[in-house]
Amino acid sequence: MNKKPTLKDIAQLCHCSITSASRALKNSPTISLELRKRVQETASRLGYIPNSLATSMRTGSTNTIAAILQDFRNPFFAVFAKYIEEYARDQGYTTLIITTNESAKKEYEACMTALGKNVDGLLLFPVQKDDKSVLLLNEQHIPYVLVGRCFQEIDTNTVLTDDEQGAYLITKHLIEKGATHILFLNSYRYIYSSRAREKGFQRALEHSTVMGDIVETSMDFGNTRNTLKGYLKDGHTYDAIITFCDLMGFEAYNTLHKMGLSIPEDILLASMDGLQQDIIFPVELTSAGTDRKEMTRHAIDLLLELISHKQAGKEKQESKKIILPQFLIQGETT
Amino acid sequence: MNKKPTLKDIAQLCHCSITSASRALKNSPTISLELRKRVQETASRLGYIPNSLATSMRTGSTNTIAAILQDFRNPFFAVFAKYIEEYARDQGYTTLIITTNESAKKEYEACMTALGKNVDGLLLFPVQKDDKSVLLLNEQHIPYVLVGRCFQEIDTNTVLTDDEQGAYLITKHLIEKGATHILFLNSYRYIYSSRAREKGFQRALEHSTVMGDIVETSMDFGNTRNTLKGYLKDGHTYDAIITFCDLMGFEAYNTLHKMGLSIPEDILLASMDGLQQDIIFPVELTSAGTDRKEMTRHAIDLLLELISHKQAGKEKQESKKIILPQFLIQGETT
DNA sequence: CTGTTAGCGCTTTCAC
DNA sequence: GTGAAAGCGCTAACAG
Repeated sequence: MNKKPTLKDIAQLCHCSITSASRALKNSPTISLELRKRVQETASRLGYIPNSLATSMRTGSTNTIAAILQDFRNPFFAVFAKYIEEYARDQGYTTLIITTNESAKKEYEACMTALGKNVDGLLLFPVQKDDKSVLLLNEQHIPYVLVGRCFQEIDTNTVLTDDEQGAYLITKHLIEKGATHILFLNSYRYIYSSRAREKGFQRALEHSTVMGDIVETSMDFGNTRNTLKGYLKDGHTYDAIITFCDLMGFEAYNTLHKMGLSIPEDILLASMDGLQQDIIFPVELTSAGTDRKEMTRHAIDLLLELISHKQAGKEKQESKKIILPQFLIQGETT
Repeated sequence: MNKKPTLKDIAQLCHCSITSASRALKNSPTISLELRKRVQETASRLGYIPNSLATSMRTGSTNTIAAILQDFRNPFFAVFAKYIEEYARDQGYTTLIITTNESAKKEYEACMTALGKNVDGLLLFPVQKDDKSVLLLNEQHIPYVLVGRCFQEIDTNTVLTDDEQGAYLITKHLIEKGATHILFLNSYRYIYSSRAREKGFQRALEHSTVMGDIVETSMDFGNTRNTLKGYLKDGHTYDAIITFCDLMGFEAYNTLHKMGLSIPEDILLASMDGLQQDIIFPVELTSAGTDRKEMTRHAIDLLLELISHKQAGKEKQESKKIILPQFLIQGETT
C-alpha cells in the first residue's frame, strides 16, 4: 500500500462510518469505548496521519501563522525566527517562515503565499521599501502584527523596541568613554528604525562638543566593510564608530582589526541589537538591545488575540502599539 | 465584504461557470479572450487569491517541501535555511521550515506536522538521538533527503560533506603550524559527523609525535566555554584547540581571549564549517568547510528528482549518497 | 468555447 | 451510539 491512509480506509476496516471513525479518533464520548479502541488501534496500525489540509478546508482555520522576515544570515532575524517558531508551537501553531532578503517584491510574494495558504495571521518584519504588502494585508482583512519597524502614516498593530532610546544610550556611552568624533554607520533611511536611531544619536550629541557624522550603508555582505574603509582613509579624526546593528558591527570590528587598529584602545566601537544575549560570538560588542524572547511573546500574544477576535466574528478593534525598552550591554569594544 | 473571495464569487459576477472562471484565470486558450479578460479583471478587482489548500486537495501536490533543522542560533543552520528557502522558491516550491533544537521528540513532531500538511517531500538534518523520524518517513513513503548527517545502518538518500577529510585537513594544518598537543572539542558521538571528524583527527595524528585529546561537549549556549575552562586549568600543555563547528569555535575564541591568551600566538584555534563564506564575523576563524549553496542545490535537486519520480508513479529507486569535498579556509586564528 | 458533475479528506448538522 | 448527506474551494473528465 503506497497511498496515505484516510478516514475512509479506517472506517472500512472497522466496519463503521467515516463520521464515527472521525469521532472515535477524537475520543468523543458519543462513541462506544469498544469502537473507539478499535478505530484508534487501526489508525495507529495503518500509520494514519490526519490530512490537515482537509481539516483546514472544513474548519476554516489552519492553526498556522506566517513569519516574514529579512535574511537569516543576520543572526538578529535568525534568532527571532527561532523564538517565534518555538513560542508559536507552544501555543499550538505552526509557523510558516518566509524570508524577503530586504526585497519589496519578495515581501509581497511572501504575503501572497501566506494568504494563499490561508494562514490565520502573520508577523511581518517589513522591508519598508514600499507599503504594498501592508495595504494588501489590510485589504484581505487578515490579522497581522508588524515587528521591529513601522509605518508612520499607516495605523497598524505593532511591536517595536525603543530604537531612539537605544541609539541615545549607546551614543552617551561613547561620549562618556571619551569619544570626540563619532561615525554612525546607519542603514537605509526608509527603514523606520534607522530614522529613529538617527534621532537618538543626534539627541545624545546635542549640547556637547562631540562631533557626529552619519553615513547610509547596508547590512549586505561586505558593504559595511567597504564603506568603513572609505571613511577611514588617512587624515580622518574618528575615534568611535556606531553601527546600525550587530551584524554591521561584526564587519566593522573585522575591518578595523585588519587595519591594525586596537579596539577599544585606538577606536571605540558600539552597535545595536545586543545579540550576545542569544549567541556567544568571538568578540562581545558593546551594544544596545532588547530581550527578543520577550518581544516575540508580545508579538505573538497580540497576534493570537487578533486572530481569536476575528474568529469570534467581532469587528476590528483599535490598533495597539507596543514599544519595549532598550538597554545597554557593555562589551569589550568600548 | 469580509470574506475571502472565491472562484464562485467571480463566476457569479461574470455570469459564467466556476470552471470557466478557473480556466480563464489560467489563461486557458479554450476560453474566449473576452471572458478571460472579464474574469481576470474581476479577480483582481476583488483581490482574489487562489486558495492553495483547495488546489492541493484536488491535485494531490502542495508544491511545498519541509526543511527540518536544528537551531537558528547556530548560523550554520540559519544560513542553510536561507539557501534552502531561496533555491526551493526558485524551483517553484514553498519551504516549511521547522526547527528541532536537537530534540528527537521535536524532530518526530516536525515530521508529523510536515506529513499532515502533505508536503511533497522533505530535507531532514537529523538529530540522530534515535531513528524514529527516519523510520516514520520510510513508512509513509514520502520522498526525503538527509542532509549533513546520516545513519550507517539505514539506507537513505543523503547529501553530506566529507567530514573526515575536513577534520584531517584542519589537524594537519595545526601540526604544520607547530601544534604539539591538541584538544578537540567535539560534539556528541551519536552524531555521524562527530564520529567522522574524530576519525579524520586521529588519522592526521597517526605517525606523528603530536598528542591529541578528544572531549565531548555540545553546541548549547555556554557549554563549550565551560568545558574549555575546565580543561585549561593550570598545568595543561595544550597549544592548539579544534572545535566541532564554528559556533563552538566562537565560544572557544571568546573564552581564550577572556583568559588573556593571544590567538594564534599563545594558542592555535581552528574549527569546522567555514561560515566566513556566508557571514563576516568579528574574527575569522581558520576553518574547514564546504560551499553551502552548492550543497543546498544538490540536496534540493535530488529531492525534487525523488518527488517527480514518485509523482510519475514510478517505483522507488536506489538511494543516492552525495558527498561534497571540504576545503581549508585560512583565518586569523592559526 | 462553455458548463455539469464528481470528488480530494475532513467535519458538522441532522436524523434515526 | 451511529450514520447519511452536505459542503469547504478547487480542478479534471466528460459532454455538448
